Formats: sequence, C-alpha cells, structure tokens
Amino acid sequence: MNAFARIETPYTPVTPAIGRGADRLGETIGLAGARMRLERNAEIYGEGDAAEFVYRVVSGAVRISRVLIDGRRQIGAFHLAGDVFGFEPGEEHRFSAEAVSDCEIVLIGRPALLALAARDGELARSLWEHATADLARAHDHMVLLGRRSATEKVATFLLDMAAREGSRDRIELPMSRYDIADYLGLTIETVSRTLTQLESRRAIELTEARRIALRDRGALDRLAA
Amino acid sequence: MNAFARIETPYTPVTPAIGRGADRLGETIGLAGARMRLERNAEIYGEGDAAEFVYRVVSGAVRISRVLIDGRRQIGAFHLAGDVFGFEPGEEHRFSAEAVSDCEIVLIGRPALLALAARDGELARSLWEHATADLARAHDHMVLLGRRSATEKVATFLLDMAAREGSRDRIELPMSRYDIADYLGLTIETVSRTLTQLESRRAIELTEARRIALRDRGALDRLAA
DNA sequence: ACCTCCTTACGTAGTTTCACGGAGGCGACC
DNA sequence: GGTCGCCTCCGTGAAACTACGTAAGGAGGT
Repeated sequence: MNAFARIETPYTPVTPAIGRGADRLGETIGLAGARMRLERNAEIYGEGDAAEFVYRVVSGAVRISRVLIDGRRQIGAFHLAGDVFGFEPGEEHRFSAEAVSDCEIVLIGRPALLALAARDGELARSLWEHATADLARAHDHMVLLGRRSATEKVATFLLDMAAREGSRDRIELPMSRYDIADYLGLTIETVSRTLTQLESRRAIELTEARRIALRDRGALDRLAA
Repeated sequence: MNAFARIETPYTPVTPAIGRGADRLGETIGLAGARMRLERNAEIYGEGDAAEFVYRVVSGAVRISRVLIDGRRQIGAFHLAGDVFGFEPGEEHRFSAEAVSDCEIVLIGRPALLALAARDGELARSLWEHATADLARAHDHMVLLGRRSATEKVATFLLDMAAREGSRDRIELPMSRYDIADYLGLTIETVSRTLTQLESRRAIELTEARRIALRDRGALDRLAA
C-alpha cells in the first residue's frame, strides 16, 4: 500500500446489495474487516505483492490490471460497490488493484478468512460461489476481447455498466477513457470514436464525457447480441 | 498507453493446483466419480444445460467454448489430463464443453460434491483453490487476448502447451488450427502464417502440423515476455 | 495558465477476408 | 489390394478493412 491509503475505524454494515440471496462472504468481510479510504489512483496491491487480504468495495470503483514491460495494459475487471476481490490461488498477487475513483473498501486477512471458512461451511461455499462467479464473468469477457468488434465491445460495456449501476437509462462512469480502452482491449481514440458514432446513430447521448444516456436500448442490445 | 507505472512482467504460466501438493478435489472426483469415454468432438455439455456435474480429465483434451449467433467462436480454456472443469456459479452452464480429441473423463454430481465439501474443510478449500487458479489463468488469458500481437499470442501458446505437457522441447498438439485460432482470438490463416514465420526465424520446427519442436526457447520467451 | 482528459482527423499497419491449392484419411467400388 | 472421389485440415497469396499511431485541438477543473 502507499501514501494514499490510511486505515480507519472498524466498519458498520452498509448495503449488502450483491446478486440474489445472502452474500455470506460479503457480510463476513463487512463485519470482521477493517475499513480503508482510498484516493483516486491509489494502489491497493501490486503485482508480486503477498496476497495477504481479501477485499470488498464499499463505495467507489476498483480496477484489476496488469501492465506489460512496454506499457501496454490490460484491465481484467472493474469492481463496484459490493464486489469482493483479491482472490489468489498462490501466495502472490498476479495483477495489481487500484482505486478508479476515490473509494472505500474493507479488508480481511486471508488466513483469518480461510480459518473461518474451515469451520463455517456456508462461508466456504460462498467463497466458492464468488470465485466461480468471477470466473464466469472472466469467460464472458474473453469472448468480448477475442471475438467482438470495437462497436460491439463498447455497446456491451455500456449495457453491463447500466445493469451494474441499477439498470436506469442513465449511467455515470467512474473510469476514464484510458481505463475503458484497457478493459476492452482498444485504444482511447477508438473508444472515443465509437461513442460518438453510437451517439450519431441515436443509440446513446453523451451529456458529459462520463455521463451517458442510453436512448435506444434495443439498438445497443442488437449490437451486443 | 497509460501514464502510470511500468512494471516488469516476465511471462510465467499459472501453475496448476495439481502438481504442487495434494489435489483433494481431483482425488475426490477420481475416487467417487463415474468414468466416461468420449469421441473427438463429442459434446460434454452445452450452453444452457443444467450444471449437474463437475468433471476431471483423465486423458485427452477438452475445450470450453461459446459460439455467437453469427458463428464466431471463442474458446475460453483447454483442459488437459488432471484438470478439473465444469464450475458454474448458477444452475446453468454458460459455455459448452467438447472433447478436442478422443478422451476419458470422470464426473461427480454437483450436489454430491458440495455436500461432501460441506463436511470436509479440506475439500472445500481445494474447490476454492481450483476456482481461483482457473480465475488467474483466465486473467492471464485476457491480457493475451486484449493486448498481444498475433506473434506473441502464438509464442505464448506454444510455451504454455509445452509447460503443460511436461516442458520437453517437443510438443504434440491435440487440437486443430481452428481451435488454436479460436482460443487466441485469431483466424486459422493468421495462426498458420505465424507458425511458418516462427519456423523461418528458427524459433520452432514444424515436423508435422501438430508436432512442433521448440528450437529456440529464448526467442519464444522474448516474444512472450 | 496549466494540467488532465477527451475528441477528431488522417495516414498506416496488422489482421482478416477471399480465393485457391495441397496433403492425408476414409469409404466405396472395381 | 488398389484406385477414385470426397472430406477435413492446413498452408499461402493478394486485396480489403478494422483498429491503431500520430498529431493537434477543445473542454473542464484547479
């Protein structure tokens, strides 16, 4: 961790807000974890760091990414409020995690969490469910990265963000064009061009750069199909 | 690309959970599961099928894929002998699984497996470790799909297959050029051209189409870096 | 006034698309 | 047993196209 981060008082449960049904893992981290406040672009952990904690986003957004020697970057996932991240099979983080916006997270020690899970079958199962849900999401994203055009990528991204923000027709992106591009395997220019192209097709409306209205969901759905 | 950190990232494949230490999940499926023999291209499960089982490859190879309405296909993973697959967060499979070559698998009912895990902490932990290992592998693959050139993709693929087959300098591919292309997010033509280009650079030698000798690992490592 | 982030324009490069030819396996039929 | 035809899989060339690289300028915040 770095200078942006500082540990705060223990946490009081907020909105569980994950998927359908109880989220035992999320609740456990929320109850037993320590709370932290992070500034935009603060590093939560880096590649190669020891995987000591498991984290949950309370507010804001987090990106999981890897940077290649020549600077190319791939973002593997964005995590929004309620999401749990930091799972690792080994002792080291293979990606880094950074705050996309100012945000708040809670964290719990990995050994402590696994010890709890060893005695609590429901928690163990919740751990597995979270991991497999992430895996399914990762597989979906691979299809996007490997086989979709720029337009399809952007349309899918917008629909996904809308669904995760509560499915209204107006979304508020916490991340920059850089982040979007590196998430979709594109350049910022292509993302920008594609967004204006979607706007000229009347599929969306760009109120501000990070505030987008979905004017024609049908059109977006067709592109993302 | 991005203005933030430039970290050195040498390529290291995700070490399968099998191999280092006990593989409680693999053992459990092997002992309690039913055995099945499959012909090449046989479907193990399809998209939308109920996720009733968890599987382990005994011999041969399996591909996990999704096909889009227009025929584009993305292969999310290849599973070789010893690998476990079929994890799903929900009740349905989101991808389909097919035999790449004639192969043998064992399978165990998901409810039975989860019931065992509820009483066996070590098994529950093994389930989580398998899922997170798959997740790490998926993240690595996203970098490949989103940010690597054709040459880098093919070189990385060859090194990965070599490592998984036992790291000799001679690999035997179970899959067609189609499968490789759909795994790497390329076309078969590009895969083919890239392989001949690697051969003319003396990095590999194509004995037969599916039998490849790694002549210059250093060169491949540099491409995959 | 400067910085960061975003948009737009234009030429280019890498990958795909299309088209064709070859190699090898398999069944049918002589 | 050999030959023919058919099929799948693999390789290669030329043209087309998508997304990229480069560059320049605008918008908004501090």
